[in-house]
Amino acid sequence: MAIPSELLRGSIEPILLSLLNERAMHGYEMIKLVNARTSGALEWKEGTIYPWLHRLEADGLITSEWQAPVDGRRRKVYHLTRQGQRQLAQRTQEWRTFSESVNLLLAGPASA
Amino acid sequence: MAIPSELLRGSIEPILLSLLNERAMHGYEMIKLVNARTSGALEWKEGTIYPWLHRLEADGLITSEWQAPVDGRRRKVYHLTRQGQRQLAQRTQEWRTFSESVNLLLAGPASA
DNA sequence: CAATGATACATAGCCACCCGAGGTACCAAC
DNA sequence: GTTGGTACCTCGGGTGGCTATGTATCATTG
Repeated sequence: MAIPSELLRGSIEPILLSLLNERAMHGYEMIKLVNARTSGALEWKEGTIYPWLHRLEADGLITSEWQAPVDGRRRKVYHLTRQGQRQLAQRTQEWRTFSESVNLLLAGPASA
Repeated sequence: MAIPSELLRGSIEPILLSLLNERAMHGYEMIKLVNARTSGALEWKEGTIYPWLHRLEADGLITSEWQAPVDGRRRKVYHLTRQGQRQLAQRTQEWRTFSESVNLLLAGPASA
């Protein structure tokens, strides 16, 4: 099932931060990882993620460094900053509040 | 806590359809109801919802009729169509798939 | 060895859409 | 008579996801 792109908005940032909270990664790796872990439900596009990574770096939430080319492939590896960790906590909480609200509304008046 | 507006995207349509699946309502009523049920977590704006209702009506998912004015207040009451019910089922399933995917990713590799 | 496809980065432009601001109209309260 | 609630509506700006395109390297396949 394809998820409407509108739903993706707002979820990208916390997911990116969460992945980098696990360990340092490069962009393409995150795209493939999200795709794999969700069995293709979330199909991230390069044109979406790379600008996001640049934005997060500009905001000081992540840092990057070019890795020495492996097999002729250059990779930019991203790390989560302390500020990024704080942001992750906040975004995660926002996501919980949001998703619980939507679940409540979709469940109907019985739960309200 | 204010939910970033980006998160709202994609959730509005299933919520509108779900509310109208409960019972017929008018637009302003839905705005206040969502606000109340989520304790203000989802703060719907008129500039967002009215265009959505017009879109859904144009797509045949809902119908509308002007109610006889009560206390000088005119209300446009919306009903869910059969097509709207089908759309609601699909959008709800999409939401579940999406939210479970995000939860999985935010939980980290232990669940993957 | 040419073409395809995966890896890995990047950006420009299109288009969808949320929201602030503004507008109309009626009523109650102070 | 001004404020604030109800109840509808629309325009314009800004944000941002996605398609398309580009560069470069490597493995695979015909």
